[in-house]
Amino acid sequence: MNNLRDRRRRQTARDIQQAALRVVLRIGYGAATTDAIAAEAQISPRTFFNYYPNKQAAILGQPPKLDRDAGQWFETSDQPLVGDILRLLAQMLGDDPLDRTIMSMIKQVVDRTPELLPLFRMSLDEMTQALSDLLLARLGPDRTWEAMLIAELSTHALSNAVHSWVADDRMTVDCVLGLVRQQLDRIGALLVAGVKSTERSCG
Amino acid sequence: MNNLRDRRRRQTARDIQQAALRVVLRIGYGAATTDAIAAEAQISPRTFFNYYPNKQAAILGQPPKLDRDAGQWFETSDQPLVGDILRLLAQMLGDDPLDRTIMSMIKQVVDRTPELLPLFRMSLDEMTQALSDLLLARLGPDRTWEAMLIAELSTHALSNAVHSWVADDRMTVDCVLGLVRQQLDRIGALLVAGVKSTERSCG
DNA sequence: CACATAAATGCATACTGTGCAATATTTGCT
DNA sequence: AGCAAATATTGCACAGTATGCATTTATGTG
Repeated sequence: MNNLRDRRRRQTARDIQQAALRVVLRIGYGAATTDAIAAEAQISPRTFFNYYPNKQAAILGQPPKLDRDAGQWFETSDQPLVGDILRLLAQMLGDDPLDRTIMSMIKQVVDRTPELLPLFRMSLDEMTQALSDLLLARLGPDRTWEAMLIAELSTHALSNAVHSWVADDRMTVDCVLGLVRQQLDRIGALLVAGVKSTERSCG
Repeated sequence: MNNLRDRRRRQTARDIQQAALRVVLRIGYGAATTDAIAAEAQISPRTFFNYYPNKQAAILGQPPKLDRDAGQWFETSDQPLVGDILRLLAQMLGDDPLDRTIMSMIKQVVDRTPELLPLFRMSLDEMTQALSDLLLARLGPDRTWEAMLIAELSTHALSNAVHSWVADDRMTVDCVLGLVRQQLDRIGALLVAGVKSTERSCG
């Protein structure tokens, strides 16, 4: 079976990530060389690059993945959109629960090293893309931009909510999703305030 | 006056950017070394890094800047939010008009090199941050997340609209803003569809 | 013109990331 | 257990990225 090897591989990936986080928190991102991280993880410098393409990837590890196939129901649902998005996110977080310790360390690193913030944002991109694809299938091809924007919005709202979750031990996953809903609802309210209708002039 | 020197400096920065875009479009992003770009721009390899901190920055040049000070009116306006955001963006595009040729080349590069797409996204971040600050001042400190999300949404919608503008010579800046409004309005409509009210459970 | 300032350059150097080949380890199978 | 195939780890060489520092060159000012 591949299973055993795969488990070891994932464990090593996690080990390297934690080593990277430890070293970076100890001496700072700039000073943390890949060699130092490899030493901390007790692997050869070369092996480091067998697991992660670069230092940043090692810090982030692999972000949770939204399974496109497991979201077939989403495309044809006639329930309210926001509720369905929340169900998708719940599904994803259930499949691949976040590790509060790791997330907390990542947050510390990003806080100390603001130039890494965009990187952290980027790590959401795979999820954003998957969600965007599902939304596109649901909304239709003439709503490509809207699908992308709502996907962005949803993943960023999730990111915000996860930030709160990291900072508060008592918070449950349900609360995270509640926060996401709250944000999306408020955004909707802000956007429609005072709007009559959209007239298109060109394009 | 510094003014003359400054103009030369900005011109050199533009020259280097165009050289970078030419080289990258000719031989691809991966194969385009900083040395080759410096040669194309007829400067020494070392000088390249006096102008841009890295290759990516040279390709993007400096993205348009949203002047926080010029947006004081925004914070206290009682007009509809979306309309005010559009006025801000119009102001910004008026101050610092985009170059269609450059944008078109950037688009070609990003199309050929998908791994650069996040980079392009990042280049919007400064604008997003400025807009987010203005929104925060307007919405109040208890709407921090909403301010960030609406800022994201607006700049991404702008990015989408600019994509269309690049592809269509006849499109004017007004049309770009019209597209932004259209997207924001539609997002609002999608988000509020079927929503009764937000009940908060925790946090 | 001569001086002060800023820009451009050359050189040395640390670090990143990749390809390749050699070695070691694990796995499936008998 | 023992063998062969697959997979993982490692060392080495090397191209490229980026920075610091000292030096040279160009430019604007009086």
